Amino acid sequence: MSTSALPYRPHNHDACVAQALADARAICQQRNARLTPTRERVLELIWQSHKPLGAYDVLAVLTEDGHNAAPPTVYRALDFLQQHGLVHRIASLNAFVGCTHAGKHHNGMFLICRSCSNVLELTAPKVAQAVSDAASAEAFQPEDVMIEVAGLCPACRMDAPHD
Amino acid sequence: MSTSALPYRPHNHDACVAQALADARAICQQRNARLTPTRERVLELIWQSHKPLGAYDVLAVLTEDGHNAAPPTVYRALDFLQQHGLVHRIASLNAFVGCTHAGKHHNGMFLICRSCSNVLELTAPKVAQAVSDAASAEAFQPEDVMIEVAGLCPACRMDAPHD
DNA sequence: GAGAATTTGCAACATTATAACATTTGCAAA
DNA sequence: TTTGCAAATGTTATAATGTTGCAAATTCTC
Repeated sequence: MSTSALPYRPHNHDACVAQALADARAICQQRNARLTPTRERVLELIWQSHKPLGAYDVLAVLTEDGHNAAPPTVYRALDFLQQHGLVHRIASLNAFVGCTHAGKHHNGMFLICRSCSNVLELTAPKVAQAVSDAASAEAFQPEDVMIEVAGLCPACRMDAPHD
Repeated sequence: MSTSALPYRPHNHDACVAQALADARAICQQRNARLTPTRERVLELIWQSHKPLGAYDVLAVLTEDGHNAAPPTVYRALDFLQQHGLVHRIASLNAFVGCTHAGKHHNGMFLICRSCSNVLELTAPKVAQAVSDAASAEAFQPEDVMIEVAGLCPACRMDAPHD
């Protein structure tokens, strides 16, 4: 159960999606959580690229599908997927990406390219430790850490005019 | 030009606000930016506590003031204040807090208490360094770093039933 | 199969944010 | 002084995002 995500390089994205869906099925089965058709479809849509997708973008596709969907349909599916660590919400974009470390309860760090919109999720132990230390120094008890870094990904850096 | 912010302890908050406004005036003068009455009033409102305030909360108070304000009035003022580093937007709350390190171009780290809503802004060099290193390792060029930590502040930790 | 719990459908609504364009204000050059 | 420009504000409308509440359907458990 592992997904190797290389959004910044060409990769076989179909395999990427297939893996994510397979992982999701396994995780849900293991937890007795029901990955219903709607939920699975939403997960698949979120995974269609490494660019975050808005709830209403998802909704639009479901509607195209012929699914008689309303906003709560989508938000409920997204809530479910988030609860089970299958997708992350990117607060700075009001949008969602597939989780590349599914199954582990972890707070990722997101590198968000402002040019191509691709997002890379990292787990950076040193960052986590430093954040934890900083919080401790203030006697603050962290529960949820969200780190979003906007900038330029390697590919877009090359394309950019100059620094 | 320094504001010592101790939101988690009792402090003379009037002085806190006065200092923030004085700093803001100085910064704007130095930059030839116009801290107009509306902008100053919005800044004052944001500073009325260390709890983030939503744009529509600000709007409501302006309306009470007798100011004939509409959403763009508030959002423009907030944009201005953000551009000059006088307030920060907390993405996870869609709300704004006064910046306790005004004048310096920095990306703060925010400790947000889920119980009392107070926010403490820190500058944690080790965190910044670790984030920068992690980004570099992916050849990513960071431009804007957002770190929001939700949890329990010292005071609310004590009040809480138990761990 | 009956009853309970979860999930979905559906309508309405709430909140947050922006677009577009007219008007006013502050300031400086002619 | 007045003319002209850029910045700031007013105004209306609308877009984008997210939620509530309840009824119907489905699935699970016994």
